[in-house]
Amino acid sequence: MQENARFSGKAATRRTDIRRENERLILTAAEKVFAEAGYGGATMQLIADMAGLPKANLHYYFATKEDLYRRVVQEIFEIWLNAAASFDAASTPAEGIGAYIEAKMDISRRHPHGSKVWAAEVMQGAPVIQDYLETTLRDWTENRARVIQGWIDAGQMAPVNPRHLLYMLWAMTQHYADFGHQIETLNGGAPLTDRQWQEATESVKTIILRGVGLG
Amino acid sequence: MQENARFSGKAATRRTDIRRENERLILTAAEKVFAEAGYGGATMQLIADMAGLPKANLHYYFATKEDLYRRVVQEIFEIWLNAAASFDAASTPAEGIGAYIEAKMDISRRHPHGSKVWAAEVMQGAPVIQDYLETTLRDWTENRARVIQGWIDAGQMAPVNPRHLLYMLWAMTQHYADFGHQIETLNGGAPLTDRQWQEATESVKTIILRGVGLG
DNA sequence: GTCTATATTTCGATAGAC
DNA sequence: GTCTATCGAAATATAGAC
Repeated sequence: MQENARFSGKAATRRTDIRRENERLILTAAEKVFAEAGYGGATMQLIADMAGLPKANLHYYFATKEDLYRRVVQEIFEIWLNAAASFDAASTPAEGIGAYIEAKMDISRRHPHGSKVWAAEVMQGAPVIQDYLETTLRDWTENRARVIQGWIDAGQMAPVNPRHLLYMLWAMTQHYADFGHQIETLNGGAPLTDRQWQEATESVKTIILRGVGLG
Repeated sequence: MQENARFSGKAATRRTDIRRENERLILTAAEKVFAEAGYGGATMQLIADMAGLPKANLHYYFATKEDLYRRVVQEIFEIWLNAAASFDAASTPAEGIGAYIEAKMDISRRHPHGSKVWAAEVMQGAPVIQDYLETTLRDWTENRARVIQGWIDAGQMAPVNPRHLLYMLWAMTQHYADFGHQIETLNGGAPLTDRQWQEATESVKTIILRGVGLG
């Protein structure tokens, strides 16, 4: 039976599906627990309970707590990298920066846990993903800084330091995820509504675009 | 001898000094360890080693790990509240917002550990300082939002949502502390120099002030 | 006030039956 | 692939001599 399964496309697919589904279940739970408790405060037991699986199963799919954590951090990083498309596809600085703000704000709303895990990882000195900072993120940043500098040189926007502009964009958009609890408290204890998220996005866009001479 | 010390002003002072000095030693070490490892990742042993004291002494001065942590969070919060003076003392919006940015950027540089501890606390849902958010911070925010709205109503600056402007100011200034490691990595692995901190502050001021119609 | 030794709990990880 | 039982390490906190 097991031998047959090895050569059965259907069984192999089912086995693969189980693995993928359980990994997804665990990763989703882990993202939430790591965000809410930090790496040190998170326990495999908590993650297992939230995923609805015995703790031992987590170790079956992810050898160690750190392996599981690394996967969670990688996922949010890739999501952010993909948001660069909004930036690159633009023909004008107003369009590019505006679309990037919208994309990043949308990610903050849809993936607040991942954003927090990344923030905590960086705040602690990026012990696990330092290599990403030095390779992928560094390249990404230099390329976009060059694009912005090109816009400035062409007289399409005010002369600002491209790197600091990028830092400001990251800071503001991710703030709505990372400090979402504080914002919610200051909002009377209620999460931002659709309307309020739109207003937040518009506020950031308005101030930044006018701030770089595109208002 | 001990009985005499109780009634000796000099001995009482010395005893108080020892307490204050040791508490300061422990709080400084704790701020750093909590920032670099998170609450869950921090250990009393690590803090004790960094403070140069036996672990048991920490429990003599601070009953529990959480008590020690709470004190660390309170300190950065008070430092930020004091930065409001820059805001309130101003007679024009450009002066007030500009001075507030400078004050907050200066705090980010001088107290990066405290800023990170606060950020981690808020990201985890403010389990320890939720009451501060609901009382002191809420009052603080409403008062400053009213001041900003007053400037807008008087036609002294562009009409922007005062709350989102405050969030943006917090996000950008604290980003230089909380994501300092990322910025350092993107800076070629070197911490920002005096000159670069000044450039960062000017970038934030320039974009924000122009962004609210004060450029 | 200081410090060593230790009690108690809890965690990450694994063994082994099913 | 799943799950119970458990090991060994490490954590908070305290007891008690000095």
